[in-house]
Parts: sequence; C-alpha cells; structure tokens
Amino acid sequence: MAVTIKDVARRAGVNPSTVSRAIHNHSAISEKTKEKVRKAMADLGYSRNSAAQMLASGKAGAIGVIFPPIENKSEQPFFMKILTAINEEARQNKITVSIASGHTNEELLSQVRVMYQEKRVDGFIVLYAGQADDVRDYLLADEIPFVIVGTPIERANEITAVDNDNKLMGAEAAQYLASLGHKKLAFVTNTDKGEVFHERYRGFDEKIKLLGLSGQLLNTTESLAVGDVTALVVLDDILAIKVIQGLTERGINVPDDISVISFNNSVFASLIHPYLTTFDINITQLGHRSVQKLLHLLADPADFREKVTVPFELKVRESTKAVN
Amino acid sequence: MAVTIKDVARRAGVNPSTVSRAIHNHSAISEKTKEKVRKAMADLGYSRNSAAQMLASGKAGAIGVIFPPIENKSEQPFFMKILTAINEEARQNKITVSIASGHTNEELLSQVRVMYQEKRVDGFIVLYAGQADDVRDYLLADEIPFVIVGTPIERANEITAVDNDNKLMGAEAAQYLASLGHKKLAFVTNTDKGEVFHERYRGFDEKIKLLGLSGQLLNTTESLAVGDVTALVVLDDILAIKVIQGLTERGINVPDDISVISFNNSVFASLIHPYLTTFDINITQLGHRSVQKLLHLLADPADFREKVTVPFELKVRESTKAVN
DNA sequence: CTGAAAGCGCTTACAG
DNA sequence: CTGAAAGCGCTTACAG
Repeated sequence: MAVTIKDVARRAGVNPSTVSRAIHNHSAISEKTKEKVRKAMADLGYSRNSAAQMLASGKAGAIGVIFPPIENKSEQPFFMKILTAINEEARQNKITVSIASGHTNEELLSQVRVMYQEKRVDGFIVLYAGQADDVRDYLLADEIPFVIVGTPIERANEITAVDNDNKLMGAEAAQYLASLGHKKLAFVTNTDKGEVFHERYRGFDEKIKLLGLSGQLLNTTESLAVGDVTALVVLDDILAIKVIQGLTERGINVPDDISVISFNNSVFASLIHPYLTTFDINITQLGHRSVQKLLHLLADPADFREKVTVPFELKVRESTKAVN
Repeated sequence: MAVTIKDVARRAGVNPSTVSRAIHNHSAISEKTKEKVRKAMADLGYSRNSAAQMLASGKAGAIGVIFPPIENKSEQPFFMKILTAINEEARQNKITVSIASGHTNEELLSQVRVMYQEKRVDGFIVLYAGQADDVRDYLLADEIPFVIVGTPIERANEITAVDNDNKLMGAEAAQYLASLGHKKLAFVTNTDKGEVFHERYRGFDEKIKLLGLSGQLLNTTESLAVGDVTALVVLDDILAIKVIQGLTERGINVPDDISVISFNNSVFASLIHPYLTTFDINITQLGHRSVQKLLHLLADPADFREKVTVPFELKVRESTKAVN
C-alpha cells in the first residue's frame, strides 16, 4: 500500500502524532525534529491521504464552484477563464476545486446540497449574482461559507462579493467617448435585466447628464435606429459585433461614421475587424480574489462580509475614433 | 453533529454494518430490513460522510478533468460545454468532478499527481489528445485509469478514447459540397499540426480524389488565394468567420460567390451572417460517454481499452449554396 | 517539546 | 440474513 504517517514516523524515529504536527508546521515541534520528519517523508515519498485527513479534521480541503443554471454558459468565455483562475489560486493553496452545475435550479440546488452535506467541500464560489435563488437561499439559511462573483441585489450586506465597479465602467465609457469629441451617445442593450446592465447603464446615464451630453437607451439588436448618434456604448462584446455587422450592412461604417465601445474584452473583441475598444474586467484577478476571500471566511467564519472591487482597464482598439 | 450511520442503526434497530449494507443495496439484506433502514435514514435526514467512505473503501467517488496546458482555453466553447456534460453525467452517477489545469505542463502534471496520490480522485478524463506529454506518460506509467477525449497518436491501443470520426467528417464535407455541384474545392487551415487537422484534411482529400474533383490545401488566414475555387472547407468555426470577413472585404460574397463549410457548430457559427453550415460534433454525448467509459474502467480495470466514436451531424445554414 | 490513546464515520471479512 | 469487531490513516486533547 501507499506510505502512511506511521511509516514516516518509524523511519524518523518519532511518534505518528509528531509527524502530523511536523507536517502542519506546529510551533511546538523543534526544528530538528521537523527536519528529521521532512527527510523521512522525502525518502519514502509520502503523500497525505486526503480522506483520512478530512475525516479526522472535519475539513474537506476543497471548494465548490457553482455555475449559473443556464444553457449557454459555454458561449461566454468568462466562465472557463474564471474557473482556470480559481483553480490556479486553489492549487497554490493546496486545495481542490469541484464543480456544481445543472440545467435547472433544482438540479443545481440538489448537487450543491449533496456536495456540502457529504462534506466534499468546505465552501463555495458562486459565479452568478443578481436576484437571489434557491441556491443562494440555501447557502444563507444554512450559513455555509460562500463568496459571490458579481453583485447581489438582496442581502448584499451579509454576502462577501467580488466584482468590478460596473457603474464606474459605464461612466468611463461615456467619459472616453466624450474625450473623443462625441456629443450624441447611445447605450445599446439586448436585455433590461441584471445588475450588470443596470449598473453600466446607470453609470453611463449619470455621466452624460453630468457632461451635458445627449444619450439614449436602445434596447434592440437588429436595425438599430441610430439617427444622429455618433457613438455607441454596447453592453458586451458579443452584442457589439452583432451591432457592428448590422450597421455595416446598412452602409454605416465603424468607426468612421460611428464609434463603438463595449465591455469584457473577451475573445469576440479581437475576432474580426474592427477590433473592439472594450473594457478588460480582469477575470483572472476576480478569480484569485474570490478564492482568497473564501479562504479567509473558512479560516474565520466571523470574518467581515465585504465587497472586493477589482479594477478594470480600457483597451483601445479599432472601433472608436475621434469626431472630425 | 451530523447524523451518522450509527444514529440510523439505532433508529432502525439494527447494526451499523447492516445499515451500510442496506445503503449499498447488498443482496444479502432482506427487503424488509432495507425498508426499515430507508425509513430511518429519511426520518433522520442522513447523508453519508464522503471522507469516511473514502477512507474505509479506498475509493474517492470523484474523477478529475484535465484541461490542456494552453492559455486560450476560454476562447473555445468546447471546454465549458464538455465540462458541463461531464458533470451532468457524473452527478447522475453520484460522483464529483474536480478540475486539473495549469499554464505549463509542469504545473499540470504536479496537480494531477497530487490529486491522485492524495486519493482525491479515482481516475481522469483528459481533454486533449494528439502527441503524448508528461501527463499522459505519468498516467500510463502508473496505470492510472483515464479516458481521453480525442484521438491519441501514440499507444492508442492502450488508451480508451472518445472522439468523433474526424476523417469521415472531412469526407462528408467534400461530399456535401459535391452534392451542391461544386467541383473546385479547397481546405483552409491555420495550422498543420494536430490530429484534428490531419484527419479532417485526410478525409477531405481522399474523398475529392475519389469523386474526381480538384482540391487544394490553403494554409493561411489573410488574403486567401482562392482563385477559381467555389467552395471552402474550413478547419473550424472561428477560422471560418475570419476567412469570411477577409473574403467579404475583398468583395467576394459568401455564399453567392463561394460556399463555406466548417466544423464544431460552436457559438461562432450563429454569431453573425452568413450563419455557418457546420458539423455539430455532439459535445454533450462526448462528455457523457467519456464518464461512462471511465466508470467502466474503474469498475473493472481489466476492461477492454476501446475507442468510442460519437456521431456528428451537419447543420446546414447560410454559408453554403448550390452552384448555378 | 513529544508520546500514547481515543476518535472521526464508514466498510468488510469473519462468524453464526 | 445479520451482528461484532477490526481497520482505513489521519488529528488532537491530554499528560508529562
């Protein structure tokens, strides 16, 4: 069988409990003994048995990542990218990442529940925010440690969240276009739901009023009535390239006739020309920070619930241009 | 604390070992006793403790999914989609899915190694094929159960693989274009590496020779020299929309002047017009089958290594057209 | 600073 | 068909 703590103990000439303490770098163990133990472990090629450790310590050494119960997860590069970042940070902290997903809310809830009740994970990172659902209610009700990537609407004060400042991003979009001399702007969306839309639009709206510019909200994809608007702020990259194609087909050139700025800096932004001027939302940092926050919560359940705001960065490419 | 097998045993008036057997539906236990146990479990709200079960049984009840050590995973919808499908199948089999990923081969190998040595997973699903690497060598050398999604080049005979028939897909692409009356075809790629390219091209090439048509290989993205070619088979959707944009800019219309057929039926295929005629590779089934095969391997390590070929389906959309 | 012992919650030969 | 017991490989109060 595999080498155990007992084998290491025998080899190092100490008690198994001493080995255990040495492994965890317990302060009561002398450096000399730790060294002996480390050598014995290396000689024998010791790996801990996670099951035994979990059982004895009551900690899983694993976290769960909860995906939204939607069909088109795979269409949004966000999810794979943040999963990679989360796993990277988790690996560095020697914990494992498990997955919870489902097509319906019930499937998802049942998987989350099982994972936690069977003690397979210590806590969760939830990859969708906005309105509360069964899953979130369950996590809150049972006081299960979790952090949300995004901005929850309800009970935000009880939840640790990691997000960008979407309102500021909306404002900066307007600001940047204004700095290029644009005076008639529009915000384009294909949904009127979700905190992301609301915040980005609110930031945009407040800023144009502040700057004394004109700005309208266009909720549509096809045959956009752009009128005399010279610059568009589009909710995300995917929508932006659809909008641009629609305009191009009607003989309206981007960026010569109209500028477009969007959000996310996903693969879609550099897929076809004009490459998009867009905000990079720093998904890697969102992922890293969410793991770190969850680890804090696990180490100290009484830790403050707080919100972490990750900075964004404007990537200027081909879809925006100064007015002549 | 949580309710254990002992509590259930007491409530049902049996021995803990009997509860354990009842849970696993052991054939020696009477239906009457099983019923009693089931009732007691329901009354008490029992959940197994996975750590204890893992320790006692030596099985993790979890599988690892290994992502390729590349940066742009998130750009390919394939990975998120198959991960979802894998998790779905796993959930139905009451096992958990953990993630292994890394930017470099060393990071990846180290994570895979730790996961297995600490007994966190029973086996792996590897999401990339082709040339063997350190990770695959490790899995083979240590006789760790795994299945590959894709087609390995070396030691294919020792590996259980789940894949589409890419060669057949290439042939069918040529066949379909021929059926539309096209006689001068070309295969467009942006790489000359990888089994996927080789197989798809080989199928294409053999088929056009069989049909007595002309066909060339174009390895480039920009300013494609299409000459008098009337139909293009493009390696994947992403490349296809780039190719189409390049042609459009030069006044060549798809599909009026030239037809385009591609592979994968990803989100890119229905993003902008012309929507792509493309092969759906049935990622959901690839995911489900890979879990099933791994489970077989785990249940019976002496099980046959074999290859599962998942069917594909042509989705005819706007980018192909019969010649006049 | 270290050891001996009990215990975490299961599984599974061994008996009967 | 079921029970009693040992054991899986750790952790952690308790002693000294």
